[in-house]
Amino acid sequence: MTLNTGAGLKRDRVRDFLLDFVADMKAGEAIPSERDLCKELGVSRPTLRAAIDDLVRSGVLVREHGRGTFTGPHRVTQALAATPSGSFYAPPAEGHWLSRILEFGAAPAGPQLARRLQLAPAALVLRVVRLRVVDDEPMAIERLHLPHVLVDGLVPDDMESGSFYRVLRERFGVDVRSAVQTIEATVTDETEAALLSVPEHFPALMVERTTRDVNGGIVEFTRSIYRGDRYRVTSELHFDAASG
Amino acid sequence: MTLNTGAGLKRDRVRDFLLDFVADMKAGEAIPSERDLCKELGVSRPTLRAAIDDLVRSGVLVREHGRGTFTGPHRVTQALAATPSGSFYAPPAEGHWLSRILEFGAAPAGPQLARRLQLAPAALVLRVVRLRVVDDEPMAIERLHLPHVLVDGLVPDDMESGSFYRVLRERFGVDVRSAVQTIEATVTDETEAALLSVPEHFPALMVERTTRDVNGGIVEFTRSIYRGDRYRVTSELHFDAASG
DNA sequence: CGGATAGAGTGGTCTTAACCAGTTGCGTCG
DNA sequence: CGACGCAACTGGTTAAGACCACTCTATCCG
Repeated sequence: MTLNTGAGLKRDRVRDFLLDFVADMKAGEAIPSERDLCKELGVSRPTLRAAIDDLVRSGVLVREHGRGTFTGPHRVTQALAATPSGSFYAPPAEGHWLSRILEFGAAPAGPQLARRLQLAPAALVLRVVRLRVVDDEPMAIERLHLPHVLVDGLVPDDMESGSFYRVLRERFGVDVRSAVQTIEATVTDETEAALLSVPEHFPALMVERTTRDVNGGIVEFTRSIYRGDRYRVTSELHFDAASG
Repeated sequence: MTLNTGAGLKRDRVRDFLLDFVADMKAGEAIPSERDLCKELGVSRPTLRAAIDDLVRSGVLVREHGRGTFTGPHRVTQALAATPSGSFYAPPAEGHWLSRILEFGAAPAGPQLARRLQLAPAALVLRVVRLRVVDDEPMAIERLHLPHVLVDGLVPDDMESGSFYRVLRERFGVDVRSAVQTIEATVTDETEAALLSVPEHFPALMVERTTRDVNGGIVEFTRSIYRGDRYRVTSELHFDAASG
């Protein structure tokens, strides 16, 4: 029971180890105490705690003062706050994420998409449908639409791994700045259910996101379906003194 | 230039100090180096960094490795639709809102609620269940739980109209500051369906919210069910230049 | 037998002290 | 005069340990 000796931050290696460790545990089960884990893994407690902090923030683990640390309900949590590092698609709950590209191609926008992207209806739009998979389990279907002029030369490989936003910035000079996102409840239709390996009419979240670059131009319009049993959105609200 | 000697976690006092310090700075201005601030404030660097971490997470500060730490680009980092006027339940559509109180009474917290509210299990908790109605159409079921000591004297009328948060502030001196909210997809159960006038297994959003006052004390834990066809959550995300 | 209590174990916070890794600017050498 | 490179910053990571606060349990006393 030791850490991979691979590269990367020790704290990340600890976190990955814990993810593996937790993978085949039931929800709500206790993990070893922090002090035990330190000895076992040969790391200091601050390092271990930093790793656990990540997993608590992402909902994988739940701490209870004086009792122990437990596996969370089996859910992936997406923080709405823009993460300082990594793309904000990237759910903080780690595990091995990848994308299966189901569709990739350009076509005229048509009336609805044209309005969403603020383009002419005849303008070309790149449409990408991808299945997001964690540890071989389908989690979400994303349907992305981008003005084709912005991303001429983009290939499916660019979306398979890594941060799509970084590709946008480094290869296409598109600097994503802000997004407006709406979330609503829905249930899966037949094709969605099949792709996500759940029954039809299964609870799901539909997330629509419109993303803008630094100049306020629309970069993408995305409509996604997330499995309701595996996904959860967390946000932190702050009120100023005057708010009711 | 010292910390308030008040109670509370040192890291929180440092964070509050920094908030004051940053308040009248221009965007993008540098704050003193971490080591200088440690000396100045008489705290260790991990503690200082923990405080800065909070402010970076909320967008107030931006770190740049090797250069320094700077005030964030956008002064207001409103996480989610916490509307400037009115409570952040903020009805999506206009119309005439009111609440039908279904349940109103105090009882011991019990183990789960005690943990959520950080109370003793025997402590009294005010439980309020209300149906939110717009134009005679049921929209949501809210189940609120508040520490009874905070709101002794609250009557159902207080929750029928107007902003509950204003009542809390003006009548009970409870100053709501922040909330953490999670949203997930679900479907209505039998009783929920009946109350909301929708079929059973109808798409719905379950929203759990933990609200804290200015001192970090927990004010309420609320679990609500929103009709999926009538409700939608909108949030606005902002990215700094370095985000992937 | 029941309740109070002490102890052991848990996570929570904070300190001191290194060293690593980028960035910048100034001094020196070509 | 210009370019290189070192030194002195900056933040980033990790360590080891102390002490606090909370929870649970087992023991002791009424």
